[in-house]
This record gives sequence, C-alpha cells and structure tokens, in this order.
Amino acid sequence: MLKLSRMIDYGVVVLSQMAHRSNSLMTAPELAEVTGLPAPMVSKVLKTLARSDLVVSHRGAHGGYSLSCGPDEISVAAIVEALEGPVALTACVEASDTHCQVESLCPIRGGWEKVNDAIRGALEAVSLSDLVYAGFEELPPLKSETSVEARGQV
Amino acid sequence: MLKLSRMIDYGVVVLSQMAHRSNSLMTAPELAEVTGLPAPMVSKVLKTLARSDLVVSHRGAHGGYSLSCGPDEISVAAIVEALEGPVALTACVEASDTHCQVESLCPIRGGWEKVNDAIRGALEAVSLSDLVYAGFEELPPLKSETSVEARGQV
DNA sequence: CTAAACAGCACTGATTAGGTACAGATTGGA
DNA sequence: TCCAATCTGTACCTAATCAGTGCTGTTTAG
Repeated sequence: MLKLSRMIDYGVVVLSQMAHRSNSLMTAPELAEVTGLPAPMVSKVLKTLARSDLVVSHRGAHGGYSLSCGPDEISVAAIVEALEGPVALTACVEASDTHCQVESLCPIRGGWEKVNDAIRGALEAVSLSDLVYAGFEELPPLKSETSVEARGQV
Repeated sequence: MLKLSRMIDYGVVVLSQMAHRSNSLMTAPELAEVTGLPAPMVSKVLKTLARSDLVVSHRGAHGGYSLSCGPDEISVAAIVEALEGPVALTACVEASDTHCQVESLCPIRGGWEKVNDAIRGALEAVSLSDLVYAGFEELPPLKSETSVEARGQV
C-alpha cells in the first residue's frame, strides 16, 4: 500500500495551513487548533521541520513558527526527508556496500536506485503549493479562528 | 524514509531471479535457495504474486512457478500492488469521502491524489527488466545451482 | 522576574509486519 | 491405485515500529 507515516501526513497538513495564511507567525497550539490535529503531535512535527529549516522557529514569548520560504519552493520530497530521513526504499540500498552477501549473484544490484530515483523525482516534482491552491482561496493571516473539534480521519 | 516492506523486496528479488533465467519453471524451494531468502517467505510471496497473475503456478509433482509474461511487461507498480494493494499514500485518501470531518477547512483536500499519481507513475515507469539487465548476463535455465548460505542484508 | 513559547528527550501502549506451522488440494509417475 | 512433490490457505506468534504523551530545560518579550 505504500502508506506514508502519520508524521508526514501531519507535516503536510500543518505546512499547508501555514502556506494558506500568507506567512504569518503561528504558534504550535494555534496550528493544532486550526488543523484539528493533536497538539503534542503538531508541536513535535514543527520541531522536526524546524531542524530541517523548512520552517523557522521564533522562541520566547510571542514566538511561533513561520514558513522559511514560499510554498512553491517546498517539495513533498523535502517534507518527507525532513520527517523520515532520505528517501530510500530498501534496506538493500542502505547496507549494500557492506552486508549484502549475494551481491555478485543478485541480479538486481544497483537496480533499486532506479526505483528510488523515480520516487524521489516524483516527490520533488510536487510542491506544497501544488497541494494547497487547488481551488482554494487564501485566508487572512488569522487571529482567533473558529475552532475545529476533531480532524477525524487523517 | 519511505521504506517499502520486505514482502515487496523479496518479491522483486524473486521475480528478477526468474526473469534472469529465461522463463524456466522453478519451485519455491529452488528460488529460495538461489536467492538466499527464507523459504517460507519466498513461498508466501509467490502465492500472492500468483493470485495477481504476475506469475503462473503449476501445481502437483514437478510443478513450480514461472513468469506470466516478459520482464519488460512487469512494472514495479504492479509488483507493489500485488503484494500490498493499490498504491495510495494516505489514510486521508482512502476514507476521505466519509470520515474527514474538516474537509471543508483542509486546504489539501484532493491534493494527495497528486502525490499518489506521481508515485504511481514513477513506479509504473520502472519495469522488472530495467532492474535486472543492468550489466548482467543471462543465466542458463538452471539445474542445481551452487547454494548460497544467506542473503544477509535484504 | 515571569509567563509564553520552543527544544529535546525518554517513555509507554498499540498496531503491524515478519516469520512459522500446519492441514488441505492437485497432479505426475511408479 | 497410491505416493510423493507441489502449490493453497489460514491461523498464529513474536518482535519491531509507530503514534502519542510527559517532563524538564531554554529562550525571550514585557
């Protein structure tokens, strides 16, 4: 099924909310409320995204997070990479240098890289703005949104 | 990291071994030996692949499995689909019709489909033969291969 | 100085995946 | 006719991973 993890799902949702409101500074609790996602998770995701410079964090009182650049400059690949490490599909690829005992017999050998490249390419070709602005007008920079009880199904 | 499951890994390895030996009939134990993968797993994978008609099974004594068509006609997408169901990245997509409570607020909505399509397209573009015949000459149709102790790292 | 906000762990509970076992069903050959 | 070699299907267990939570520390505006 090739499901991606909930972290990534959350990350994309949160980022698109941020993109949706023209780069205003938003706190983790605010974003949690707006998206309807569990607050600790949103916080966790934002921390991770900040480490990869996809968002910039502003510490201290009246801090928060904002996008580090325009939503068209953020690819899905970058988000995935930030939250789960480099896009690589098989253990084979990670450890092939040292461990794969049957490398000389395995007819695939470097073949996995083709799959990896294909996937990475596909994910790099999709930007955050591609996901967001599909028939959806921009929202005002916020200030007390009507709350959402639950996002229900992720 | 977007790792794919070991089932798929096994599936691709097994299929490429089959492709590697021009369509000869091979039993599950033989393929397990040749690939160095655990025999019950190989058997399990082959059963599943047979259900999706990627390989054809021949039951009874002197039975075995063979590819249902040429390796250039089998895409990685087909293998993934056979072993893990349709390529769909998020729970959001599966259940969006009924469950997603904030669909009207969620700025992504149909956006995930773009990611799914991109991935599916990428996987469909890579065929089994792309993976196999990268500087690797074909083997004879087999008969008592030198055994491989362990494939070690998958 | 204090409160609001981010940073970084460390922990737990549940889900899932990897792997095994076993009881049928099917077929070729002795 | 019967046996042995194969595939078929399902049930089951263990171990790894993931989602989620909590807590302690750090930064900064006012």
